[in-house]
Amino acid sequence: MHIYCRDNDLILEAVNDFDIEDTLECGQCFHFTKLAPKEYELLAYGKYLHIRQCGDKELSKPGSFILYNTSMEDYNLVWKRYFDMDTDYGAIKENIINADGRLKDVIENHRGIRILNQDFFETLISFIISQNKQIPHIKQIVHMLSEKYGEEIVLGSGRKVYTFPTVERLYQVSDEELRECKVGFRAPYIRQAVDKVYHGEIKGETLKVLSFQGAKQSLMSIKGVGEKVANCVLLFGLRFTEAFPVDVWMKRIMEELYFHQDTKKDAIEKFACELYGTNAGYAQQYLFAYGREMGLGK
DNA sequence: CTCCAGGTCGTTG
DNA sequence: CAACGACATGGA
Repeated sequence: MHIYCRDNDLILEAVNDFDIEDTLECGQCFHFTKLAPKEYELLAYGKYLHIRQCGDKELSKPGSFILYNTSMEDYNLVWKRYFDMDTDYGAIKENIINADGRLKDVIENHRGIRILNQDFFETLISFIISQNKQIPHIKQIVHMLSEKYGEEIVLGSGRKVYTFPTVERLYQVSDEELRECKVGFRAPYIRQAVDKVYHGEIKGETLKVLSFQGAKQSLMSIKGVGEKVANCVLLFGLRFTEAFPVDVWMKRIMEELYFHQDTKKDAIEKFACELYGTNAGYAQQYLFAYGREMGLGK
């Protein structure tokens, strides 16, 4: 990979295994907007980023990217880790294909998927919201919460964007106010999660050094956090790559690919964890892309 | 108008 | 412990 500044922008060239669209649109994060094909704006860790992927239509070629108005410092401080630039996806893919050769084509077609390193608190709240909602709705609610309770960032154009609220700010927000953001019956769930994080009963740094099961158990002590949401937070917010969240999509996909009959979610999760091991989370992302490609959305 | 969405909870067999 | 309806909200 090659990296340099041009005017106020940062240029990344010859980046392997990274496609901004595949990565953002695979359901792991919600605080972004598509501006054009392969061009997005997103907010994370209190920062705004406008990123465009250039040229290289051929998926087999490494991509190049413009990070508009971004300093090398911000890249090293935030985006490098956010986009998981230090992980060798080649080795992971090889390992998954070894577990099941049928995934080779899917992985080839979506070789640009990466698992982001997202903020723990934002991930927790976002996936509590996600239950029984469609992705566009989830995004809408995350944006609404940010506009109301996040930090304002004024862009060069004068337009204002908003970061995801801090736990300190959300702690001040009432049940009623949350419902104004259309979270519905999830309001008390969110409030309990905020409460536990605010008081230090649940802490990302602490969960990260626990065992997978220990961290999951801790997360599931929050009312409104079940098996699936916990797995999403473990995978996307705490980087337990052995987590394999099973939702309605994954259920359909795994039944189609492996079971050929109605199968319980926990049986699917167990099967996937045994098959893919510590790369189960990565496999889940490729499988999700596969499901979308196959139109398995019922 | 009905049905269902990246689920989870509380209540019944 | 497996099954089932409720839960807010909005779009198909």
